[in-house]
Amino acid sequence: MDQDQINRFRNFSRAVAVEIGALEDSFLNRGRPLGAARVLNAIGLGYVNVSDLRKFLNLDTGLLSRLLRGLEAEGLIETQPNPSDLRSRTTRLTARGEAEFAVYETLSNDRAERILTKHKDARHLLDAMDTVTIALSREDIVIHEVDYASEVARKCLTAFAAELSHRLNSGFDLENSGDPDLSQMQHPHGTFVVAQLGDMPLGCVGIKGDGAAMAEVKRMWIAPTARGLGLAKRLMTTAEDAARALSITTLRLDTNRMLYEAVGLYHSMGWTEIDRFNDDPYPDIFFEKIL
Amino acid sequence: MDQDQINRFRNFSRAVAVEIGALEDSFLNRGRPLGAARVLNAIGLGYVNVSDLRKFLNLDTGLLSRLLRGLEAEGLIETQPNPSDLRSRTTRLTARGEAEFAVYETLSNDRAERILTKHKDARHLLDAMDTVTIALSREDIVIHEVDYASEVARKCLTAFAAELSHRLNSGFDLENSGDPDLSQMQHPHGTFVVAQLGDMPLGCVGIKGDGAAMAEVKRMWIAPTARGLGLAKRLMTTAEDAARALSITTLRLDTNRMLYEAVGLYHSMGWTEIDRFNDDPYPDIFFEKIL
DNA sequence: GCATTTACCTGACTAAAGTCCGCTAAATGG
DNA sequence: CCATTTAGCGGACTTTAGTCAGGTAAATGC
Repeated sequence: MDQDQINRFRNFSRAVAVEIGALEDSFLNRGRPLGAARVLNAIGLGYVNVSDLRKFLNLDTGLLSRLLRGLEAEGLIETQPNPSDLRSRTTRLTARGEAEFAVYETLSNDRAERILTKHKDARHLLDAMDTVTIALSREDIVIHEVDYASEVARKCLTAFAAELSHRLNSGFDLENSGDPDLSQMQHPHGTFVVAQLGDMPLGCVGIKGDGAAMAEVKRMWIAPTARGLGLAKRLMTTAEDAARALSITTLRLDTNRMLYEAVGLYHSMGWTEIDRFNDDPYPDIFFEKIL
Repeated sequence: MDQDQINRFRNFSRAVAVEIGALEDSFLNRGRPLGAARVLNAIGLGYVNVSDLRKFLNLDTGLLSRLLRGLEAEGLIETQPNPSDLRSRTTRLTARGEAEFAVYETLSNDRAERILTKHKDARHLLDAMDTVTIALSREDIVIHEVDYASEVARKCLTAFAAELSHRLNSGFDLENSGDPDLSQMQHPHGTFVVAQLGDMPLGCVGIKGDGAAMAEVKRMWIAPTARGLGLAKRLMTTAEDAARALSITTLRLDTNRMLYEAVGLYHSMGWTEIDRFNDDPYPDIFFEKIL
């Protein structure tokens, strides 16, 4: 592989390591060792069970136990047995603990803000950060069927509409584009599949059916920050599998040649180009696939 | 500031911290504590003076001294007094040290490659990484006059030509666009200013003069990964100052409306739009500024 | 119902990292 | 030329992080 590319990666790592080191130094200025600060922050972030903390922070039982005792002695946390399993314990921040956690949060937030506000337009930088985050966390990406009306589905659809509008140089409006009846993208007639990393929406695709053997693929979208990872293929595969499970035997879809990545994908996944089958204004190319 | 943006930044930091932690674990598998490994790597990277090492690694004199003795005992480095100042010392990797350094390099490179090769097209990811690197290292960006024929100048001009070609949807060719005589972009008649981070070219601008009071601004360019940082303004200011020092009293330039960021900048920096003053095919808007 | 597992704690220990102080020898600056 | 500064070394020390073994009490599984 190109050494120049590797060097760019490593310069990146170095720059971020410096930034992370600076944040940790600011944490140390609170007078508490990093280990204890990390535990406090993890509790503040919602890892309240001792076992969750251990897993999240990757700590030895003995070490974590001692760190917890230390935070207790400082009056920052309280622990109590878990009522549903008296062997395990849960932790809770005290008022003082909340306050101290808030200080660490402020340090982290200020650090982030310091960088972001130096940019005239932080969106470009944040997109770059998302791209990196997604690439480094690709193993944590989940692809699954969700309700069409769920929070993550709505986020996907909003982002999809915004991008179409931009790419097609027109005020594209999802609502005007034969917006499918919600019930047709839900079991038992259809489905809606999303890819997400945590609560970040990375992509989606819907299958719109009416009980017939033929159904339609709608709302295929991949976040620009998540491209190149093969997510579109995984989404489509999941959607096709779901369609088979719903006794659908033929899928078809319409799209626009401007979305050239999508067009390429359909060709590579065994779809065949067919004649126009609707009179929507936006699509200009049509595909079909026998499952 | 928008908490959602800050969260994106912090998710990014977390993802990278995990990756850095994994790399450090792989370093530890070499059986040497991280402190010693870091010193060895710093020496391999070219920090040969003990004082440079101390500054780069931010270490106490005693601690560094002991780490150096440890590496010496392992036969990985040799140290000798600096001939020009016998108080200070320089280090050198032995053959064994070079070999061990190479192993760490391989670990780092493999780690980078593992991520990059998972991308169908790593360029998008690398651009994102560059964007982040530049944003985090903005204080290290230097803006200065260089020789038009220098390595960094050539890199800038190549990137500039590639981008123009892409933005103007045409096979733009620098050589065909009234390429200025090199001597006219050098002292005493003109100059060439670049912005760079290490050896990464971030932007450039040239002043092309012939000894007259009027000179021309050419080759204004900012790397897409370096936008939003106000570099264009700093470049132009540096170039204008240099022009004044060369007894130039009027600057003019041509550009293309497609390069809307540049057009906006000229308007904001006191340039006034003037009539076409040449018949080059690419420019379609012309400016002038009295210094 | 009793052996086994699980969750957590405690104490003893080690290794790594970092701090502080005093020292030497060379360079520097009136 | 002599007091002062600078660069680095080494010893004594503390803190932090991490490991390991043994123990207790609750839950689990046949």
